[in-house]
Amino acid sequence: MLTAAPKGTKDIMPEEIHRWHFVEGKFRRMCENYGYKEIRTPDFEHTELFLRGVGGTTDIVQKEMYTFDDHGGRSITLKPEGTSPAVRAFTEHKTFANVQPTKLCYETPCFRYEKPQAGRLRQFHQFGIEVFGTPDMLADAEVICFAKDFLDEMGIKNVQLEINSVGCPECRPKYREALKDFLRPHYDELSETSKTRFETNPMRILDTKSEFEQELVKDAPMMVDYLCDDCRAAFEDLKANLDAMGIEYVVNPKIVRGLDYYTKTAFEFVSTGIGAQSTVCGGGRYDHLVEEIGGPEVPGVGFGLGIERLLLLMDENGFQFPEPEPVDVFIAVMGDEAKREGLRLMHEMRLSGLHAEMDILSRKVKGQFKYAARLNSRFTVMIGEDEIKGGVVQLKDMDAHEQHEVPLSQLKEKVTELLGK
RNA sequence: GUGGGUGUCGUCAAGUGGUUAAGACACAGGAUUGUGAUUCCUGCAUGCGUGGGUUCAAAUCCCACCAUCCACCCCA
Repeated sequence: MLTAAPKGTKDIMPEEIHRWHFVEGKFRRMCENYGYKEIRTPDFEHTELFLRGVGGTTDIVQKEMYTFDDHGGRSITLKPEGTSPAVRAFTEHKTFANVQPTKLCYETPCFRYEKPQAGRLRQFHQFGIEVFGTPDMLADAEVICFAKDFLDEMGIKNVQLEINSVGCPECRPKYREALKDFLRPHYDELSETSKTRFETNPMRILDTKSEFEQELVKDAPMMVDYLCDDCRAAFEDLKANLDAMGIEYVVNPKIVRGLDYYTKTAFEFVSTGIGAQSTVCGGGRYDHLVEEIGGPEVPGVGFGLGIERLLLLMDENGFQFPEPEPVDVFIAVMGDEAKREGLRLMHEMRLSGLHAEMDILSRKVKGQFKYAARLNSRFTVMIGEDEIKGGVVQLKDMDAHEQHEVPLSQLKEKVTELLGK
């Protein structure tokens, strides 16, 4: 137990960290190009934020949050998602008073108490972006476009963009009633969870996995048919924007999203390649979330993208990550005097920007060369009594298997030159 | 929360109640005190997820727990 990370958590070990650095670097660069500024919010918030933001009827709030009282008696929750904290910070710092829109991006851990399986962890990580301050579907299109470009850039082929409109406080209640009217005659045939949802959140019944209910729901009224004029126009607008950018999508009227704050636009990038956890990126518009948590009327739209699922998909697509940087020069030593000379040299070379290594396990010469090869070192230099006396060393090119004779005093310069640094 | 699979060295893996738990890879050392391969030799689990139990005898059977994987649910 002491030697196992908690259930549903993972160490990211040195062997795989370059994969993370790679996607993080790409994401950051893309944020710069698209004008998104990074925001870092705490990893925990007042529980109330998520109750209000995510919504009290959602699974996330009802059974998945890591919630505890701190020593000051405050109810604290480890963030289960990235949008609510971003909205809180946006409001707290009165960012709405600045020139709009406000375009934010972040990378954050998220915590949800769930049973782990493929592509699902208790601590996982998300990239996210948010655009505040405009109701225009241009923003929605930009956000979706960002996600698509990023997934493209990561070499992911087998994903599909699905979009829907979930309406607004104007039209959604009417639709809910229509849906309940439709379901009511079949109420007794519904599963237990669906019965509960009938009252709390009937739209969630639409994405049921039960075959019987799927069949039943086939003829149910769809939100898209009940949209108010404003929402309908917005949805058409969005589709026109996506068409104009040549972004392919399918309208999936059953996308509901498990977070209550969404209005109008809802979208997901789904994949067939990573088991049952098929959504790699999900997002949408939230026109009343800022108000909901006590800010002014400011609309927003954004997405969250699961980094672990992204990595899974990249593997699935055979993505070739760039190799980690090799060691520039390895210093093999023999004898106590040479050891110290090696130590001094290694330090000097490191200070001038080279990646230098030496053996610190007292290996024999053969072992040192083997280790140098293992480290993928470009060059290896051998230093013993003779070299120190003569002031000349053999610098071995490990790939070409050739040796260069170099004055010891010129070693750093010679290595730098040969590496073209 | 529900259901199913799996748990033997760092990794892969044999073993299905009976002497000191195969083998491979990896790792370390050596084969005339200075160079990455190959070859050869040597070393490397008093212990088989943990704890109980059955038995003369258990990695092998039973029970519980834990971990892990997969699916449901839900989502990233």
